[in-house]
Amino acid sequence: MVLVNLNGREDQASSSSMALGEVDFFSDKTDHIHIAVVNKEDDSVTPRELELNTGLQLLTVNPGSDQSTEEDGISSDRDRVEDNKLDKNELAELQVELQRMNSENQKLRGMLTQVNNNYNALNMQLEALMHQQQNSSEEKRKIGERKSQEKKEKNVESRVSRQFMDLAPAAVNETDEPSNSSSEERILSESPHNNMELLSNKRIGREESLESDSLAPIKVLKLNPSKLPDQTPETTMKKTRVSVRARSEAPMISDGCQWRKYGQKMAKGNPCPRAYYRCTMAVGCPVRKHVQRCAEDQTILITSYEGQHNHPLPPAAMAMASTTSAAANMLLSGSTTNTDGLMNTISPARTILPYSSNIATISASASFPTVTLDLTQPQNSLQFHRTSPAQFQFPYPLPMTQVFGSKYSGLHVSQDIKSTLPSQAEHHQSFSDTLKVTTAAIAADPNFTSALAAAITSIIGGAHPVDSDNSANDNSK
DNA sequence: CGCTTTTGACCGGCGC
DNA sequence: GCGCCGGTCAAAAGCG
Repeated sequence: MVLVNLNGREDQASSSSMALGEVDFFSDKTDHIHIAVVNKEDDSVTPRELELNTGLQLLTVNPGSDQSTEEDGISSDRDRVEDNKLDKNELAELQVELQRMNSENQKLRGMLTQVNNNYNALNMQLEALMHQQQNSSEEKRKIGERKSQEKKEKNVESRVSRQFMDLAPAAVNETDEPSNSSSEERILSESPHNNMELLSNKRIGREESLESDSLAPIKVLKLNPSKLPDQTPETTMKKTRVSVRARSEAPMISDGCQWRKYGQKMAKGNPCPRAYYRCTMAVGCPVRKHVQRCAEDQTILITSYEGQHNHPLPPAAMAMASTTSAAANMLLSGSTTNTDGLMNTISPARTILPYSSNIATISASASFPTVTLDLTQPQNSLQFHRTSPAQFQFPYPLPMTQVFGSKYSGLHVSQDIKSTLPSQAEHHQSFSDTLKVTTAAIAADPNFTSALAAAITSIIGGAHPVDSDNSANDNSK
């Protein structure tokens, strides 16, 4: 049902669904009146709406309409009492039904929002792929040029980082310059790719199985039946990661999910071990993450996410899931878009969103495209930078971040603080702050503005069923 | 006792 | 083909 309305407006879906409900309970004459009332409802049941329904009910009970008053006067007292009882009963029933339909309306709206998000994301992927095909030859040439540029830049970076390391003994251990940049890039690129799926999973519970690993790719394939076999969405999705860099003394940042450590390894070029975790909030959840401290600055914690949750997420987890999801979406769109397209879409951001807040790095290596959300930087300009095929920088705006963070992460922070030690609360606070900025930055990506804006709107709106559930969870906690 | 963490072994991908 | 490396597995140990 929801999929049918995928391209429609929320209002249409809401009114149509409600209209269907009305048909079951009212006669022909009252139907359109009820629909009109329902259209006004939108978000909540107001006393005025109840009054309207009461009148309608009376009409239903007494089809004679205008004559009903006269008939009441003529009828016996017993009939009048019975009528009143009936009215009250039906009124109560209607109120209950109205509430039920209202909640259903909200659920449907949330589902629709989620579906729209997915649809927009897939649409962008499709467009990107088509565009990529058209300009593949040109892109190859540009990639070659970029690689040469990157080499030059890496040489410069190596010199700079060596100087930095000389100045910062604490960050030692890694003395090899070239490996510095390359290793960091590798580390940064270890993150989650499910974000998009995380968002979808959560809200679209009804797409259910769609959210399992194989589904997203399947959907894309359906949309792109003629796509290249060697660059299938499945491949892209599996390889895409999102990593978050944040300053934290704690061994692991709290992202709202439950994790079980299943391995630890020493990564080359980093004195600190890398810990591997899998999500244990639900049996069989494929989401994994690994945590490692930055070799250059061990106060920086690099957390990488991979996979998609197959279960509902708590609010705190939702924040991270939304962030990483948006980042992954952005990466996917960027990775499937040729350089020109990417640049074109980015340019508007610079003009429309002149503010900058943080740094996000897109590391689109051949096999592991990743988005790195750098939450360690002060209020710098946000840089998006593609290490392999393309490289670009542009500022990102704060507004979206602030809007998103104001309500959402506020909730997240307070919740975490309640449930954690004071010292840990500090970390959560900083993490939440950085999360705000990151989310805002991601939202600024023109490629995903519409999809993410819808997601953020649904989150901030608080009318979403998932949000309601989350609120309940907050209280329970 | 059950769950989590630790840790060495194993496997697959990738580069030389 | 071989070795390196990242990632995962699974038995053992630890912990409440």
